[in-house]
Amino acid sequence: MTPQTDADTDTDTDTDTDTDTDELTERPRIPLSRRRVLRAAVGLADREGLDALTMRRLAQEVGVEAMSLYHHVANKEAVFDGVVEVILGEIMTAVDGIEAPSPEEDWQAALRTRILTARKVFLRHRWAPHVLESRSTTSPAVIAYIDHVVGVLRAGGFSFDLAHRALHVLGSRALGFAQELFQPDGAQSADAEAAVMMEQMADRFPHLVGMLADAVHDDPDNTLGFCDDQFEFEFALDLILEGLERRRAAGA
Amino acid sequence: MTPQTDADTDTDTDTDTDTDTDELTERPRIPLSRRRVLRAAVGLADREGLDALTMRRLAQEVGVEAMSLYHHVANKEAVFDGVVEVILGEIMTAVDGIEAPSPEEDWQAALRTRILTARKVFLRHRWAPHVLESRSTTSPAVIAYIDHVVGVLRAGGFSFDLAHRALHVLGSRALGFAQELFQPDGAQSADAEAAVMMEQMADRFPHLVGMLADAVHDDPDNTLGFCDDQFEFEFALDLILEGLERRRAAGA
DNA sequence: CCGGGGAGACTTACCGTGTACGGGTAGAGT
DNA sequence: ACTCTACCCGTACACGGTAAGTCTCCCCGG
Repeated sequence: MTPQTDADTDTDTDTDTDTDTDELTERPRIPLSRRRVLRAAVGLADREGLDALTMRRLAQEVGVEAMSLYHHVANKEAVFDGVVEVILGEIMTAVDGIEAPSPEEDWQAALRTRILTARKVFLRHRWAPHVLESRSTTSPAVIAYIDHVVGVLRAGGFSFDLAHRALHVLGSRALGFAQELFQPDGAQSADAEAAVMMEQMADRFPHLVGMLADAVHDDPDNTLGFCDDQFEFEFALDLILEGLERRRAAGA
Repeated sequence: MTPQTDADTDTDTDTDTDTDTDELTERPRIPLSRRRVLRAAVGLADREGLDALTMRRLAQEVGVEAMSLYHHVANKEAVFDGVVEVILGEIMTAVDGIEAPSPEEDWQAALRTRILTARKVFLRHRWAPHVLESRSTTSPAVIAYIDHVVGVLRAGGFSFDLAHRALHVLGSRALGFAQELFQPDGAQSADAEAAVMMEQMADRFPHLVGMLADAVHDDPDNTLGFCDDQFEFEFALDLILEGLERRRAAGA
């Protein structure tokens, strides 16, 4: 597939520091750059979810017909790729904006801070992890970020080999998110219903029900949405960082 | 709703591979059950990728018109749900089929064996992780498997709280896979090209290029497909298990 | 033995999606 | 002013999921 309709002129050359994208009044002819399209895509996904991100809808968002978008992006895949770029850009600026301990003296704290900062960006764009994982993701933006992480590890005394391994252990957490299996439970909140269901499931899933009951005991409010919150994320992250540090100290 | 064909109990072991390309001869009305549909879906995805799994294509696969499928599955989402069921079923039977150390005496070995067994199933169905993560995934099959894992942890002496936490740390690894960022590189294999590219990227991504060079040094063949192989998976898994054990021993 | 019921398959059709194609239009350069 | 060209629009198509209605057997009660 992919008929590769690459007829579009390559005049774009991204990394343009868009000076001013003013949204003027009904004045005709605002050039509608690639950047504006991608930014609109992010906004649309934020506001109405990833499914709403369709070419026609996106065009309407920037006040244009669908086909006009194709002068700025090759196809929808390219939109997703561009969106990833935008998100990664957000992460990069966020990470640059903080001051963290220098990796040389405390790589764990340095990496931890960076990852948690990146995570904040994803919390603003809940759909982004899905998009990111759907990409083959050898996009330059991702590469750059990963390079950054490897840099921190190296500064902390990691061999290349162990750094590589560390990336795998961190998985998507290296980027600041972890795709959780139970994420979007949401609805279940009626206490009575939950109790009934628990009773029904008790024989089929005894361990889970026990665990759930225990969790409820600790945190009466958050019945099923008790997953993937900040605490869990940090617990996992710390466990991993600690394990890596042990390997590092043992290794070279 | 809930067309549940819970009567699972089907040992897979199909070796079906019926190449029913085009049987024009009149057939004696094979009933076309939901199970047949789902199995065909899995086979189709295995053979031609997840994108090929469309209702019309699937119908053609079982020798039927698209709309006829709707007598056995509610809609396409239900197909995906059912496919997840099938895969999880495969995992369950695979896990039941092995004998592992009892969790009471060595929970790490027990869990490790189970997870690696589950992983083998996913290696047969590369698309399955994507589907699994795309689901809201409160499907009974997944629940049952997770319950199983929690059971192992509990038998190993985990508190409910720590078991819950362990699930988060394991993430999708608990199910036997980890969505890796670089997964489907594939194409890049021309050595010369790779070298050129590395040179180009050397200034932009110094750490990554260094790491890559190091990895190539160790394993001259596998230039970029050096990710997410068995070794990496086990390294990460062991690191996590070790960290969990430490927490457990410290806790209760 | 027959005729009706009904489950399961087929046909048709609708709408929404991504996108190929060709024609229009504004603004700049000569 | 007139072309040139970058940009944009409208139309159209193929393909996706699926709602509704129709057909075709097989089974079963009379």
